[in-house]
Amino acid sequence: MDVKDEIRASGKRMTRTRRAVLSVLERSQYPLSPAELYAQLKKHKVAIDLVTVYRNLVALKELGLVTQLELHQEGQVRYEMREGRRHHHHIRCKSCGRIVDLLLCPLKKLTAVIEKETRFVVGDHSLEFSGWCPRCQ
Amino acid sequence: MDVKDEIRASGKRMTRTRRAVLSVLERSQYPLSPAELYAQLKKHKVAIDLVTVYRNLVALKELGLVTQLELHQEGQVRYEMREGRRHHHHIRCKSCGRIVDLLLCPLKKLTAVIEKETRFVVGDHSLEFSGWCPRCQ
DNA sequence: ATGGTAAGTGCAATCCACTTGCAGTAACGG
DNA sequence: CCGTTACTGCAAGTGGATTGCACTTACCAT
Repeated sequence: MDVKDEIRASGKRMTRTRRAVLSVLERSQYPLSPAELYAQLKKHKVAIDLVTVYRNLVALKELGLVTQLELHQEGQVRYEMREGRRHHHHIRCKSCGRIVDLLLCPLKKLTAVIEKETRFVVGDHSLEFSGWCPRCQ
Repeated sequence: MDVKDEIRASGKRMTRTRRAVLSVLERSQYPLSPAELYAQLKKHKVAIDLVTVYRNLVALKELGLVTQLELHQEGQVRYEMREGRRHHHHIRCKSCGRIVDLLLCPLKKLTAVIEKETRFVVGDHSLEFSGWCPRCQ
C-alpha cells in the first residue's frame, strides 16, 4: 500500500498541494517547520497558501505519515516523515540551529521504573539534547 | 545569602510584586505557567499586571532562582523554584494535565556516547514523559 | 465520461502566548 | 531624604498557529 492508497483509505484525498508537501518532506535531511516547508514550496514554484501547509501537516500527522516535534527554545513546531524510520531523538546546535538525528533511545527500560515510581501509565516520551555542533565549537 | 541579598547583589531590587511572585512559586507543588501564576496572585488579592509576572519570571530565571520548562503540547512555558532541588524531569498526564516530578535522570552516561557519535559538545538536555495518571487511568 | 458530494483550498480574520514602548512609580544606596 | 535607575502598568505589537466561509477539486457511483 503506497502513500496515496494510505491517504485514500482514510477518506482523505491526494491533492496537488498534499503531494507537494510530502515531496518536500521526503527530500529534507532534517525536520522542517511549517514556515520552512512553505519557503521550500515557494522556491519550487508551488502555488500554495501557508494555511494549507498547516492543514496538510495536521492531516498527515493524523494519518501517522509524519511525526511532529517541538524542540526547545524554538517557538515553532517541526515535522519529519515517519516512513519506516525507527524511533529516534534529536540534538540541536545552540549556535546555528542545526538539527541532527540521534539513533539511540535508552528509555525502554526506564519506562518500567517510572511506571512503578509514579503509578502513571507511560505513553510517550520526548528527549532532546542541545549543544554546539562541530562547526560552531 | 538569602534570596533578597541575591537579588540585590545582581543590581536588581526586591519589590512588592517580585516578593509575591516568589512566594507563589515557593508554595506550588508543580511548575506554574505565567497565566496560572497570575491567577494565583489574583486569588491572593495581589494587584499585579500579567506583563509584570512575565518580566519577573525572566528576571528570576536570569538570576538562576527559577527554572523554565517547556512541556510538549502545552503551548506555554512553566517555571519552578530552583532552590537547592536537584536536576530532575517531569511526567504529565495526557488527560488531566497533572505534572509530577521524576527524581531520576539516566542521561549522564549517555552524554559521552552522543558527543562521540555526533561530535557535538552537549550542553543541555530535556526529557519528558507523558501518559495517564492514577486518577485518569 | 460525468455529476454529486464532501474533502480540500485560499483569503481574511482571529486567537493566544508572549514581547515591547513609554511614561509614571518606587526601591534603596549615598 | 534625595537622586538614580530598576520596576510597573497600560496599550499596542509580534509571530506562530487556528478558524470561518465561500469557492474548488478529487474521486467514486452511476
